[in-house]
Amino acid sequence: MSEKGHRKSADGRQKASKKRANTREEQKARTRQKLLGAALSLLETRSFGAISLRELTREAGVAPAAFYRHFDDMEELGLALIEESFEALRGMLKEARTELAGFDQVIRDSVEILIRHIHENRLQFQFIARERYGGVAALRHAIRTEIRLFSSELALDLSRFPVLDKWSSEDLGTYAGLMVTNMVAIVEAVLDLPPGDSRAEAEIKRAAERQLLMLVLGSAGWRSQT
Amino acid sequence: MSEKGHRKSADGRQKASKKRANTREEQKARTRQKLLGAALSLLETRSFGAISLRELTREAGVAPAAFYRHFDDMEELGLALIEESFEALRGMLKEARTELAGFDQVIRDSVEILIRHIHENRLQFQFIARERYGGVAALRHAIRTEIRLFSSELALDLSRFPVLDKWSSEDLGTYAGLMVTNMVAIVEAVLDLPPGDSRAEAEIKRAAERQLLMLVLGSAGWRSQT
DNA sequence: CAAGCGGGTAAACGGTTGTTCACCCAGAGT
DNA sequence: ACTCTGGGTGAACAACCGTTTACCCGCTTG
Repeated sequence: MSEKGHRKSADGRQKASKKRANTREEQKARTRQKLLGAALSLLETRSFGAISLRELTREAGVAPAAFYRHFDDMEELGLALIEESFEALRGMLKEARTELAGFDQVIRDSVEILIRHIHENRLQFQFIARERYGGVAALRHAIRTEIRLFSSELALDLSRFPVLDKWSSEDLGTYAGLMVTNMVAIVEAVLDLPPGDSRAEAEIKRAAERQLLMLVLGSAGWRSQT
Repeated sequence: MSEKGHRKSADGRQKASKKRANTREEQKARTRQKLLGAALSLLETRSFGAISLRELTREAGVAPAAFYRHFDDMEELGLALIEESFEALRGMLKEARTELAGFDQVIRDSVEILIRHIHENRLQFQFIARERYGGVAALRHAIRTEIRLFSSELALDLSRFPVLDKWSSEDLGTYAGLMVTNMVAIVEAVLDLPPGDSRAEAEIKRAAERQLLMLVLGSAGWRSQT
């Protein structure tokens, strides 16, 4: 309907009924996204290894055979999902990169940002948490290397703080590992909550801040005692 | 085991071919254990939600229908497995309950004991780690409450240490939570290793000791600043 | 404007799944 | 010695699985 073809004059946008912009690759990208989205929403209740291909395509509203136009394999889709999810996570790290304020302010802000991002990307976080030690080996490994990357980025950030800037890089790595471990634990605690319960969430937030503060205070007492 | 009932003459043991002691309930317990064992070994590669009942009975060497003589449901078997696994874990906590030595000695011993127990009960630990945030809700919840229990037991133990004995119980709880979180992280790191790699394991051990030490030093700087 | 390529479909395949059924037979109870 | 009981079996069920096939049709390209 409406215009189409090679126009020359201004514009050219033809936003038909529901699915606009029917160039070939756009259409393909759209159903690919439908598949990934369907996977994410199924992962809310099952783990990845327990999802069947047919169930997935049913949820996505496509024929089972269509799947093979996009992925060879469920595993391949899983890897794509990991990539996509960590993309969102990187956005968070960028925002959290902070100017050097006081310790407790930094902690408060970090926890705030973390929790907000969890809510905005709940399904992705849940997927990663669930598959981190889940049954599909390839996904486990992919996630592990992503987290390692994350951790070393954090170590770099930490090195700009006073006190910490004099630590050995091994100590910094150990410390960053601690922080990440406990951040992950916070994520998991938030995900466990029924999504509406802001009462319990405030409690987790408080506990998280206290825990991170304990960690920071620990750093003050640490003098590289090899 | 061995003797039973009101004996009269010496002995009476008839240990036929492979499966001895054929009282009714012993036999039942034995195949029940076969089912649980089969589940554990399948869980090495899949997550619980991805295991099929038939696959399980095949592994156990029983007919599919036999399953229903023991459990209504796969979920029920999963819960039994959790109970059994945490039983083993409690044994560890008992052993780890320590006399008050120096901090670093306590840490070294604890890590030692933890790692040994992981090796002795690898499958159980793996199962719990995998299902802690896995897809089956009932198992997740059961594991969570067990870990909470574990954590509060630890808090009680901690309260006997100097310095810590003056902390508020909330602070102790927070601290115990930290310890448990990081212990769990250690478990997961060890489980990730290829089982033979003692080189990498020593490294993890070292990192674990350093991390726990950081935590302890943090406690020194903590003065309940509500 | 014709040709054709590619993302989509429905149908069919053999294999596996969970669950039920009638049946068997060794240990328990009298 | 008798029957009863209950853990175990194999066969059968419909439902679902992953994958392949032949086909359709609209965007893309010449």
